Amino acid sequence: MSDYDPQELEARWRERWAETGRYEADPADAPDDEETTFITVPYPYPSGGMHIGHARTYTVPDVYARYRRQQGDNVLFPMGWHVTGTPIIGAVERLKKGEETQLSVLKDTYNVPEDTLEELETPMGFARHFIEQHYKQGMKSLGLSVDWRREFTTNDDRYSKFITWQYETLKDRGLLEKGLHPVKYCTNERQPVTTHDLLEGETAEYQEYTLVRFSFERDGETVVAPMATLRPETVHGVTNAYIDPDAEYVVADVNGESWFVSAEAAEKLRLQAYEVAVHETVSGEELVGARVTNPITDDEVLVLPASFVDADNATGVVMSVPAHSPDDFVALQEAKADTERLQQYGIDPAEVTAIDPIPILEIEDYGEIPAQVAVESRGIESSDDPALAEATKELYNTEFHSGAMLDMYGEYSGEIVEDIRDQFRDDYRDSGAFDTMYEFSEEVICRCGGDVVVAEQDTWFLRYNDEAWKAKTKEVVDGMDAIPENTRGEYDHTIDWLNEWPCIRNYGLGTRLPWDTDFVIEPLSDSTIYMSYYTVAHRLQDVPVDELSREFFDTLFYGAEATDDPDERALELREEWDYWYPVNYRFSANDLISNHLTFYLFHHAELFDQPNWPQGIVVMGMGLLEGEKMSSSKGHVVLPGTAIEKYGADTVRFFLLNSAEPWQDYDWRDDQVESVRNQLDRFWNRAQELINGPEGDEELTHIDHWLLSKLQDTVESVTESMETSETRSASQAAFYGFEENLRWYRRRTDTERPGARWTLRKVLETRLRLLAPFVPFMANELHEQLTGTAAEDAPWPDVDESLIRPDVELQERQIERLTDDVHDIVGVTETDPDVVRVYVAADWKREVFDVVARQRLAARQTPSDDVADAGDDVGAVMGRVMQNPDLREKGNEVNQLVQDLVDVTRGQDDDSVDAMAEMDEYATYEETTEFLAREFDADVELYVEGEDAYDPGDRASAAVPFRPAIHIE
RNA sequence: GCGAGGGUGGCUGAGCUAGGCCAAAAGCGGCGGGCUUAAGACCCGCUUCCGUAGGGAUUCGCGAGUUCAAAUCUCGUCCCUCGCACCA
Repeated sequence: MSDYDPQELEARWRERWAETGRYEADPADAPDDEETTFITVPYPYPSGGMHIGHARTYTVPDVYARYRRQQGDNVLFPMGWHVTGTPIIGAVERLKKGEETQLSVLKDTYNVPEDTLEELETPMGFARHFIEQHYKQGMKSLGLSVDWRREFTTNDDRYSKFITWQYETLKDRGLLEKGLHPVKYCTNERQPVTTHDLLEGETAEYQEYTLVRFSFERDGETVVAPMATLRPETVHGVTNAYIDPDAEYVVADVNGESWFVSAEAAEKLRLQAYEVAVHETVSGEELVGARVTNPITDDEVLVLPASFVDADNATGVVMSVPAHSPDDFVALQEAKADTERLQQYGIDPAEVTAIDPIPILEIEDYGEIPAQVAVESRGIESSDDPALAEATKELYNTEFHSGAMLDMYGEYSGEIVEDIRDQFRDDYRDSGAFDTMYEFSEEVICRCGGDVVVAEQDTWFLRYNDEAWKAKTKEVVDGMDAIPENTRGEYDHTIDWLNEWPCIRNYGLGTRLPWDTDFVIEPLSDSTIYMSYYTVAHRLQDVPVDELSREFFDTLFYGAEATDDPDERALELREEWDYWYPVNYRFSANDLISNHLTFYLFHHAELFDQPNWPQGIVVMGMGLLEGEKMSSSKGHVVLPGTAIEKYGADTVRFFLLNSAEPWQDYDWRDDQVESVRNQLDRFWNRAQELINGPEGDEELTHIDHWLLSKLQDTVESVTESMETSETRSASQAAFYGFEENLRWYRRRTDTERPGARWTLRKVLETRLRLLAPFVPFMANELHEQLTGTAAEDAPWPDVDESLIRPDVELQERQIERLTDDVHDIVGVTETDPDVVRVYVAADWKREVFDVVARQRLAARQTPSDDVADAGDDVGAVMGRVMQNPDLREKGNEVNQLVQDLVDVTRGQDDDSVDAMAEMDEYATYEETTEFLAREFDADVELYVEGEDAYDPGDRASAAVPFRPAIHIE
């Protein structure tokens, strides 16, 4: 008998799998494509090493793959490498610059040897290192059943040909369009930057300001003073405007008109695709005291000086809506009070005093002037009051969700702001009264130290806002399996919400935009249909790159009719594509629903026919390490290699799959992993005993039938869980759940008995097959030792109906109950009994039970809305019982008993009640006395209540059917 | 703000979709006992409170409701986590 040595046995199996190409899947293995399973995971992005958090992402699908194989499917589980975009390039640059944290991540966290660092100084060298030394090695160590012949990187020439085909096709179908799009732009480096390039403001959001085109006369010319606002619908409530008198403004030619904006704003507008030529630089003071005309109402309003206006935000000119903005309300009050300042700017204070707030919408509990109520109810008296910001936030919020527009809004009157804001803005933008400008919600600074602003750049984007495309994608969602089911709504929501998506970048690895090679197709856009590429990747190597034309892929994916002169090789490949597709399940991370996974659905909906649409997606949660987020820069990671060395791959796998369901977050805790290892050790040792011990023979007793019956339960529930990728429930049931049964079994019987031997070996064999997807190394090894074949080559167990024994299970439940009861009594009384007396209920009590059971049966056959209630109807039972004169005599005693028995059967299913009706209690306990005697080291005496039972404790009368009375002394 | 998911006994975490067998699985931790030269290994039992008879009391964020019956259903409320775009 050998000890459990995972390192040795796992190495042996890895070698065997590699040598025999065990997981290389070909159509020839099983020509009927009804029995194929094709599963994918997002290909890893090797911009760093693999840690234990990644390990589960790839192990969950492996478990499913192994399960389907045992179910008889030909299973394809491929792997590739995503290198598109900038992260790898960025990592290489940081390495070349000798950046400290980067060096530490590489050397300390991922153990890159000093003399290897140089190899990492090219992007693909960097990627190659982590692919080979980390991901691939980690995956092989974990025992992932991947078909390695099909791997590729997204920077490969052939892959690029494939992406080229995809984007040319999309362009032809009108789903790719050129246009302007807001991007983050560093004013120092004069180029677009990504979130990773930022020093500050990583969480900044784009805010779309509406510019309300107020205007005034200047030197006989009409000049536009665009007021920036996030609440365009308040335009009827404008009473005045504010400008910073001390800031620098310009008069500029903007798209052929004259505009008055802050100097910063002119630059931003230029970046946002306005034609801007600055004519004149002026002080903000120039506009103070001027009257500007509201383009919607034609009202003229006064421009007041205000130091709170930020010239570096939007246009530097703002409109004032004192009725609905607490800020504006307070500002106006302060302006009115400071007559001296007004006079200094040549403004008649009386004119300002005359300004009254103009209400434009109505909300409950806020009176006529909501801003006034908001300010005064909080006792705010000055613009310095911190409560003002809170008042503003709350009022804006309330107005947005429940503010109803007043009469001056014509067709919009009575409508809620939330419902009409966008429409209102669009209408006036179309009519020329409004313009648009983008601004960040907070300050954004580049790593180079430069200011980052919103720029609009000419770009190509995918038209995810196309209604027909959205509709088709929703059909994909409707037809697929979303696991867990509650994610389905998220896909629909994302489809609704998704807008145009810029799909190119200025630099990075990947595929060039075919018709404009200055640009690269970005990572989320070159990873939408690559699952189809796996089906032919290995065989595509035989076709010269140059010959992978548009027509080639058209033939491959759309058939011989798609082109005039179909390529024979493409037609051959098409057969394999056809064989594997569609993807049965894609396993991915839950935060990818809002982009990658939904893109995946979009592109499949468009490019492939319905039979090739995704069949299912399983979404996964993320991993924590000792309760904290993993972080490679902090070195807070566990590498798979380290963990496998310490515990063995099976332990690592089992922990990852058993600690939480795939879609739940899980926490890698050393003590828990350690404990899993101990459990596997124990399992191994027990198995060894059985394998090396006598085979026994099939002379089965009651308890053997019980265990085999329980085994069928387990097979059924494990299978059910596997079907929906519930790896936790499945492994829990197959492993821990069944251990519970074994514990009881060992207590109940002599396991050296030949029948027990036979039973335990049978149970072991079945469990090894159930566990093979989870702990393939150990399960295969033990199964082979036991039967001569590996578990993965044995079929998945079926439920054997003939072994399901409800009667035996019920009897065993009663025995356990009786044992527990005796234990309870021993515990409470703190006695060590010499004798245990058990009294089975008298026959007449059993008759009453039969009436209860019959009543249940009768109720079941009577269609009724509340079958359960009718079956438990105490009155009906009493009626029947009282028809028996012998029972009627017992009066109250019977009444109480019926109550008790109805309680006993309530909540039991019909089969259980049937089994109870059939059960012979006395006989059951009679066979148990020996066990009880052993269990309590006492004499056990069994009596029937009455019938001259020896009853020194006067307890026999307490007996109830299925609840025998007990006396110990 | 918008969208999604949660709050269960010392911790992790089932159960809650089909209310009753739920004082509430399992693992960890803790306690006691056994095995052993010994052990972080293994085996058995206990681990809300009360109780010298298998029982009772109070629990599943908080408050209210529906019901014979609620961790499970309804409403309200507080709190937490995640995603929100050009970033893989």
